[in-house]
Amino acid sequence: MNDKQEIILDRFTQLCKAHGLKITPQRMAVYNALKTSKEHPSADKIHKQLVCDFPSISLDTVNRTLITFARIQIIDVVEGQGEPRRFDPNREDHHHFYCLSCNKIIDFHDPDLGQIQLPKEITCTFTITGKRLCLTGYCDHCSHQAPARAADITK
Amino acid sequence: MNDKQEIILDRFTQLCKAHGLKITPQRMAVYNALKTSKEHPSADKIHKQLVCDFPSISLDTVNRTLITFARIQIIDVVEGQGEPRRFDPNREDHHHFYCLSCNKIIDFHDPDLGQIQLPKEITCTFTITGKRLCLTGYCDHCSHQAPARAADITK
DNA sequence: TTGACAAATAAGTATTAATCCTATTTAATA
DNA sequence: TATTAAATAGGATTAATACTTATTTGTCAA
Repeated sequence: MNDKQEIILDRFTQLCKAHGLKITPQRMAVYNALKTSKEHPSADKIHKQLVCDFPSISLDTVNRTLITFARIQIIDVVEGQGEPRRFDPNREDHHHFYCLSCNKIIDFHDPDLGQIQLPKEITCTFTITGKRLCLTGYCDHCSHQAPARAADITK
Repeated sequence: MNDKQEIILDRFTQLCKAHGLKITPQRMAVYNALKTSKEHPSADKIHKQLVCDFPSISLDTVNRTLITFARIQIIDVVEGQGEPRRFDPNREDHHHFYCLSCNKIIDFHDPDLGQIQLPKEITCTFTITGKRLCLTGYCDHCSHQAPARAADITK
């Protein structure tokens, strides 16, 4: 384990204690798997990945754990289009591009977008906890394959 | 039926023909139910609503029809957090606020947000078909009820 | 107007995601 | 090391979505 990972796990331990959560091997494994992921995996995907090293871990535990992590706000749930729920390890301010063909989600950053002023009738009426620009379309790979095809949301 | 509805249905007919879709009573009913909805209903909700006047209509047909409409881009699928897929009758440029407690989705408009400049590395690489600001938080009603509670994504 | 044909539907079935239930195990604390 | 509440595994359940097939129905051309 390198220094960076150690710091991440230290922080994880702190956060769990702060929220009265026990540090279990399952939770460590789920947290580590998501945090080192470069994607936006579903509970099932994380489970499939973990089962090799941790044969007894159940899907329910993985799913429950991810939801718990989202509740204490150390990870996020990704906005989707009705497909299985997916999770985001990255809690920094960022935005999402969704490929409607291959379902990939690509993060992007933009300093200008952080400065967006919201309408007063929104900020005064509601409590805002998250703000994200969501783009849909076709990634470079898929727009070459099917330039004129409309979104097939079932794929 | 008033003039406005007639115009809407005329346009619906045109769009179906343009995409080689047959005009069926079921499609008319689904389209009308969604377009007159002030919410962002799921397939199940639309089906429950229609079944009173149209007892034989099946949930599968409602769901399939809504997905077809989204494919030809006369309605939209709403970005959600892993709950059942929901649909949006409103294809005008607008943005969404999600209440994490009561699950309500509230539309809002903002002329400034339409002017958002996207980073070049995004617009050059991908084909963008949709752009939306997604806010999460607690609506006026729910933030009064539970001001300090973190998101419970299972509710 | 009618007949032919492709498309759409209903209803039942299958699949998948998500959650619940309960006996057992385990981390935390004294 | 013993106690206790929390967490887990694994099976069962529920709910959403998609598939399959026989039947019905719009559409279009004759």
